[in-house]
Amino acid sequence: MNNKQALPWDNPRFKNWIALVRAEKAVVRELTRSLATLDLKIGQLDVLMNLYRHPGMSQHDLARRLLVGRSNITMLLPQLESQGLLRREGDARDKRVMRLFLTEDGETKLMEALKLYTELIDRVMAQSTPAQCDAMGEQMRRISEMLKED
Amino acid sequence: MNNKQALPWDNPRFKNWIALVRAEKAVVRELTRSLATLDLKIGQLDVLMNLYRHPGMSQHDLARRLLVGRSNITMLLPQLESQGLLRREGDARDKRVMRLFLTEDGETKLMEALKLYTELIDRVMAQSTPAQCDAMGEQMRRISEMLKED
DNA sequence: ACTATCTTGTTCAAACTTGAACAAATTCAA
DNA sequence: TTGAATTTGTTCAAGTTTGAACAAGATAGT
Repeated sequence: MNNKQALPWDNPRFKNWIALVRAEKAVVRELTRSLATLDLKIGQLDVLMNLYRHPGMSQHDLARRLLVGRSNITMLLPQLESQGLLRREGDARDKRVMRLFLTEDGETKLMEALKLYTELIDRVMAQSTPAQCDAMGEQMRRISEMLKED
Repeated sequence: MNNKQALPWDNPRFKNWIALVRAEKAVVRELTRSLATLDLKIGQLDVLMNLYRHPGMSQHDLARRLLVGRSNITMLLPQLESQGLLRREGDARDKRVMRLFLTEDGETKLMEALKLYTELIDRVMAQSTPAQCDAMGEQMRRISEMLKED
């Protein structure tokens, strides 16, 4: 019975990937709850994190990095701007592009959020040895590299 | 300069987790495109997959397994039902619960979708040795176990 | 049996995401 | 320089996701 040839669940690659998806979802859930204490959504945190590392990014570049549409960014920014977490400056050379920067408050909020985030990840990743963790990270970077589109 | 003590990005666990999130997002993106040829969304595929493995599941249990709200399931089912991919039967003992089953068409559609899914995952996981892949899967299962709530 | 408490699924409004269509600015070729 | 093509950000409508409030049904204690 159940004579389907080679069900995907018998495929280790598939099975392991499903495990990854479920774990990621669980962590996102947990993080969402945690960030709620700061009145911050994950999408907003993604923006803050990227602006911290790449000040002056354009909305277009930000959208590409976050793998979301440009309109998503357009809708996301006013929230953060009105909270005083970031500011937008028109580019002098190219009047189409808006350069994005964290404010002091934005940086402060980011640090608070990162504290919660790293606490969660440290807890979650304590389940693996540093070597396993690094190996996993390497696999993930190879995947991203492979699917990169331009 | 940049004298912030211990930025999260210097933390291997954090850095590797971020890599995972980005890779997962990229794969989801790719899968979404792929499934569009079958006129199927990922959320719908999740439902079909779970019903295949657990026929007769209630909506409540399905929601818990998928880590979404019950209302999400309520909104999701009519689409699949009107496409004839699943059927709902009221439970005889408990008139509140609806038991969910795949139809023949639902199973067919599922198999088509799984073919695309496994092709993608095989491609993506070919970047790692079987041992690495298994080790990653084990880490993920430990994480899910750890965050399981009840 | 009777009430209080839980559980299951639905409804509804708010928030979020997406892609197509658009306007303004830039680039490039002739 | 002119005009076509491209790029950037916005707008809008449609589709999704969420949680709170709700109704019907089940459960347990008395």
